[in-house]
Amino acid sequence: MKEMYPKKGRVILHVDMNSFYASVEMAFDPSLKGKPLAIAGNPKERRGIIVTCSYEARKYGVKTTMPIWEAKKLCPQLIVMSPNFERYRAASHGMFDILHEYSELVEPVSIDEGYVDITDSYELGSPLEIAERIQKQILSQLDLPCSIGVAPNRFLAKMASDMKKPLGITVLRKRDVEKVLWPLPVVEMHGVGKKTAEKLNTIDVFTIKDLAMANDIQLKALLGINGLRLKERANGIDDRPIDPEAANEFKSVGNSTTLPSDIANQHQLLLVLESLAEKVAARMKRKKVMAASIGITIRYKDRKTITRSKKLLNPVSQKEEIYAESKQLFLKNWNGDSIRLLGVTGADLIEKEQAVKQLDFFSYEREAKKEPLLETVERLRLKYGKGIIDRAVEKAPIKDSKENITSETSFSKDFLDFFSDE
DNA sequence: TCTGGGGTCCTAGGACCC
DNA sequence: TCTGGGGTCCTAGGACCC
Repeated sequence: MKEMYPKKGRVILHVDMNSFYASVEMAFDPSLKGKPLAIAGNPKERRGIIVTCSYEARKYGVKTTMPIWEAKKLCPQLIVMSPNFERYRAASHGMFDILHEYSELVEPVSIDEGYVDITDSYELGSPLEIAERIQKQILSQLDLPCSIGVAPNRFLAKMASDMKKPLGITVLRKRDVEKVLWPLPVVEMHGVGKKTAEKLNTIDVFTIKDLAMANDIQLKALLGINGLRLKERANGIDDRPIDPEAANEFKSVGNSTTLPSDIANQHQLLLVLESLAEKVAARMKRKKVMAASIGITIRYKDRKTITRSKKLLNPVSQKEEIYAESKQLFLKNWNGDSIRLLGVTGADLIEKEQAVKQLDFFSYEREAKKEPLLETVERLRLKYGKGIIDRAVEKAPIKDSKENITSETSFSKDFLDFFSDE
């Protein structure tokens, strides 16, 4: 349902974890603290890039998306690790758990950031006090730093959380917009990237103030409906509600991979496609959805990228079906050139409506390993980190001591989902 | 020795229908 | 006797974000 009236007098927080993957690794292994650390996709293979890096690494000029070899050149002592997504998902869950203690209206945006509507949480303190408590709690319980923006809407909260890092809290009221936001280059705005900024420059819009005062007709001609929306934001206006359901309604599941070298051999390419289809099928299965359309991505060695997709008569979920559709699309559209990247995506997802019995996380883990309960707890602590598992144990229906955990002990579906992907 | 992998939303053109 | 106008669905690509 669309909001019929703009909400008034809201208080929105945007919580943004600081260099999240690197911080999680440091919380997990404190000997990494204070060192230049980078998390990179396939650090062993060529073409690996920096996904996140610690503030110590940033001092040397190391940045996100930089190729590893370049980062090493800037900072030879850089520690490069591969990502541990399970660990990050567990930490992320711990973080959102804490946010839920302050309001039911929590909307995750990604693994490391989310919005909280604390309009009705006034009995917990002033907005600034709540932000401070959240930041302290995330730091003390999870050993993770975050920055928080406090504002009357999403856009301003997002812009605010970006202003002080790490461990910052920034209040951005509507009356601050002229002084704080307007002088910034328009490309600094959330939602305005390089291309849009270049387009805006052609109509003499260079700062956020220029955008706020730009001509509606010109904006609409240049950027369509999005131009008018951006202008509203530049004026500090944003009525989008915080929607706790938004994150559950994912719309596609895809896997892609950059090949170790550019390949033009059909047999090899089909093997890659098959393994991608298998991964997509596995993830769809865990998320209990079927796909009513299948798409592929081909990136050639000159980086030219095409996508091809097809709507199906019947939704699919088996890896054989997904592979068969992908293969058809591939053979029909591949021009024979060397390929750098292949991807398979399932979209138009449909819920598989079998009410699946809620798995008990611990007994599931125990069954897999056939071990005594306390060993399971110890093992999970090592795997995910002590803080995360102890929080989970604390939240279990049977409380007080870990001796009381039984095979009946269960956790929320969300919690399980975080651990069950991949 | 160059640029990963996971997504979302929007637009534009063609097919098709009334 | 020469071509209206509105609407939806599908596909491909672009822009953006983390």
